Amino acid sequence: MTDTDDPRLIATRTLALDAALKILQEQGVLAVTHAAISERTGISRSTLYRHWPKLEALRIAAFIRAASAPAYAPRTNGPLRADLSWILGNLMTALNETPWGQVAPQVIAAAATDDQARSLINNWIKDRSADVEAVFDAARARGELCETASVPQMIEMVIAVPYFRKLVAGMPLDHEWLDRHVDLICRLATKTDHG
Amino acid sequence: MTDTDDPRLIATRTLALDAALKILQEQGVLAVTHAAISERTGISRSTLYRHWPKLEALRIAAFIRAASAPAYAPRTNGPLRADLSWILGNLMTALNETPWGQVAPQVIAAAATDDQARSLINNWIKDRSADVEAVFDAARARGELCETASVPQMIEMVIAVPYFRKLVAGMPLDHEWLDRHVDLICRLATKTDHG
DNA sequence: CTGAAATGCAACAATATGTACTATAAGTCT
DNA sequence: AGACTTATAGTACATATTGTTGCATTTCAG
Repeated sequence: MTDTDDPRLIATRTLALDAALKILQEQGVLAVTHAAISERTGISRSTLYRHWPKLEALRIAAFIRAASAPAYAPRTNGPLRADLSWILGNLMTALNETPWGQVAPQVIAAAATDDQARSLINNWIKDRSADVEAVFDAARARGELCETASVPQMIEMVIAVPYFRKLVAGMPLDHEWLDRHVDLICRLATKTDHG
Repeated sequence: MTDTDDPRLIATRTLALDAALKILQEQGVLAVTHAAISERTGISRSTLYRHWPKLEALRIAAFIRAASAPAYAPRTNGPLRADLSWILGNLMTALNETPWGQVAPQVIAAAATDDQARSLINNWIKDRSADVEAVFDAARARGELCETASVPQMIEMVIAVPYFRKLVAGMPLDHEWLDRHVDLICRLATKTDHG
């Protein structure tokens, strides 16, 4: 039920969205236009309009392209500290070094008025949350978790803090920060530790 | 050194920015234009251009208008739990019920390419952080804080979680959430509590 | 090889953004 | 109150952005 797989279509869309992604990172969403992509790629403006008849559609396509990060499997072998370090390291890398780190704030802003943008964000959060939940579930199964710890609350904290620090406050996410954050979560979640 | 205080200037600017703020909340930053405000207020387009010669300037002015929240003094009489409830209640109200809650994501997105937007965000964070810091400092002076607790880390957590929950995830900030969040922070920060 | 489909190009239309000029209304100052 | 100054409304105009259309050319699939 997919459309044709004419190589011309594929080539055009790939080239165009690659360029759109670069523009998105370098100059922001407002700079993503048919004309700008045409100039950068050599694809004619009318062809781009045939693929994405409206500017909104083009920008959403660029957002989707930016959101397609490589999936990584969470490790859950334990102990909790190691699993958390691994998953937070991946999150850190995603925010620091993939297009999503630059683009997410723009998608979030767009989400206020655009359903597709909203669902991109929701999916991103759902995926990250599921990974972190797997880590905590495994820790609970191993008996590492203290009973009073609320897993949804932990998940929120694991994800919200790096997000805020990097994308809102514009502060660095480095290994020193990561270690401190993992320490904090472990202190909250495990039974053995209490300073 | 202020310009004139001609009541016409004041009236125009007030009317225009009030309208801009409403448009910003209802339709997003892209809908904030001289034409839209003119239509809504009856102020002529040329007058609006005299006040804000560029579209960017108009939108930043709308952002600033949205960011001007009433200041509230943090209470620091203790105990920590009560002070945190108070300050987080205020933050919750700000995010739930003032324009800033709708507008902040757009300012954050704009901050990537606009210095004035960036500094609005930085000031917002600085002000909130200072309030929360005052609370923790007072708690430490009263001897309520455990020694291992890092105040900057606490501050980050106090602010980042509600921000993320409301503005990114689009989930509600209610009293039930507030109580759980305050519990968590207290568990981390104080010496007496451990499961 | 041939028909179907995608592309490139150019012209055009509509809207958004910004400027210039003039007449009128409203404020200020004595 | 009267004279001077300043802000506003209205119009026309200039330019860039956004989107459409028709046609010749190129590329693909059978």
